[in-house]
Amino acid sequence: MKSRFAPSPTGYLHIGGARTALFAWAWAKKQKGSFVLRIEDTDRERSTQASVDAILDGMNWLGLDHDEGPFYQTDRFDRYKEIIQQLLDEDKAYYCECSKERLQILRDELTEKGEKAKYDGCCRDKKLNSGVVRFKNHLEGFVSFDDAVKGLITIGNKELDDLIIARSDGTPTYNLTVVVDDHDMKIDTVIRGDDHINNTPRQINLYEALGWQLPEFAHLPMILGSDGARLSKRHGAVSVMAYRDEGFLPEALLNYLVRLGWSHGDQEVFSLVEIVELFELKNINKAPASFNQEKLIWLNQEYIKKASTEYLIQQLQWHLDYQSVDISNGPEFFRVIEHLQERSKTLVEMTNGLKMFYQDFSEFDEKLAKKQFKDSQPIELLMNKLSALEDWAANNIKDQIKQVCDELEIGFGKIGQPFRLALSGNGNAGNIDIVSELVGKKRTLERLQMALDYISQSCN
RNA sequence: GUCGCGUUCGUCUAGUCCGGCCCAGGACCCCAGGAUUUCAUCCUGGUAACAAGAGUUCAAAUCUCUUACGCGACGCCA
Repeated sequence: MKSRFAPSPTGYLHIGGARTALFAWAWAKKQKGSFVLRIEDTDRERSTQASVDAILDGMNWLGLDHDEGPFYQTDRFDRYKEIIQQLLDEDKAYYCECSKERLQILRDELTEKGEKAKYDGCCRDKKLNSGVVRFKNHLEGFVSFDDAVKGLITIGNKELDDLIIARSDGTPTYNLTVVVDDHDMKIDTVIRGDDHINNTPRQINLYEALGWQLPEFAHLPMILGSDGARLSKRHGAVSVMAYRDEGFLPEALLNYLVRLGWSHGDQEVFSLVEIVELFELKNINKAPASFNQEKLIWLNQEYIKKASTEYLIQQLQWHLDYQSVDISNGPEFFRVIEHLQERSKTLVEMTNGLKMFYQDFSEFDEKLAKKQFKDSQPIELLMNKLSALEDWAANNIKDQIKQVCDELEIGFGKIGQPFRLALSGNGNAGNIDIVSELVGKKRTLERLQMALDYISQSCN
């Protein structure tokens, strides 16, 4: 068994493409088959090396490894030429010299008449020998195929026209190259977006004209944006790598994507191993699905909570580099990660949360500071006690805070909140005693002093 | 416009093949309580859907038909 992912390199790997790749990958892995990566770059105008690299990067980040390829269609032009010539020789294709202008006028006329815009077969029997090459489609009859997700689909040949299989410069077009490649590469399961359903009957006719055996088709419904329109840039990030940048774990994205259009009962969380084990084409939904970032965030958080600190540290590296955070001057990194793990939805959030342990800051959040930094007495007392503390450990720090509460007869909030703000600068911190321990004695005292300075300044 | 595909809570979905166990279950979000040293986490509870109509049947989310709406395709793009 063999499946493939065949993107055209005209941009980055987007969410929809990634899901198609994931499904094709999962199905191949489940069958212990082979997963082929093929770059469909026959459009020389729009294909770029940068896009090829971006797609490879995306696949790599997601961990969707291919067993064969990547193959490039531009490397196979001789083979396509051979097939085109064969079709020409067998009178199954013909040259057409109709100008683009004539074609456009034809389309406009037909559309105006309320008919389907299709080529009228003008050059069909002219026996020309230059121009584009068109495939001779059947004029009558129907094409039927049993789609693995959509079921039986039937389209009349009357709806199809004589499609162009070679441009006037001799280069082959999509419908020809997919058929030749899928056949030559022995792809037996074609998994792709359902925007290709309309192409399928044409391709089937091509398969038959060449006397080749048909693969099984599985057409995946589209992914829509929150407004029900096809997912596009205006819905926010659509590039897979943008999700890495925003702090998502690849397995969380994969898990989210696999549940978009596929399900296994009520199960929501799937490890990669489970995806491969449980995946079934027949459980794919026929209806399109809307992308919902909230649920992705939830899943991401679940994965962060369950991840090992080693893994998080590894995944965090990119974000540390990106934000130029130096973790050499501060507490042991894994302890900070453990502390942040329970309270971070994304790696970006985590990166922001860990800065307070390694970087000094010069200003407090203004709103919070106004609210929390009013009374200097508790802070001064705490500072005195803490500076005398020799064993800088969370438990001991906690005791000192308690003593401050007892001595001044105040509640925990009166000192806890200002302390939290002093330590973090923005109020975002977990258990105050642990945070303080991790921040370290020197920095803790410096920050408390900063808080006192703030109070004395705002009093004047 | 023509053809194709689709339609269960706001969103992702279970159930649809083989009609009764579904006055429709789970998850995200949201809301209300509880626990907690902010946040986060955790626990308990709640709101909320079978697109509409007709038919078949003792019985329909499930079968049939019609309508509506949405999406896709209609390139010398893939």
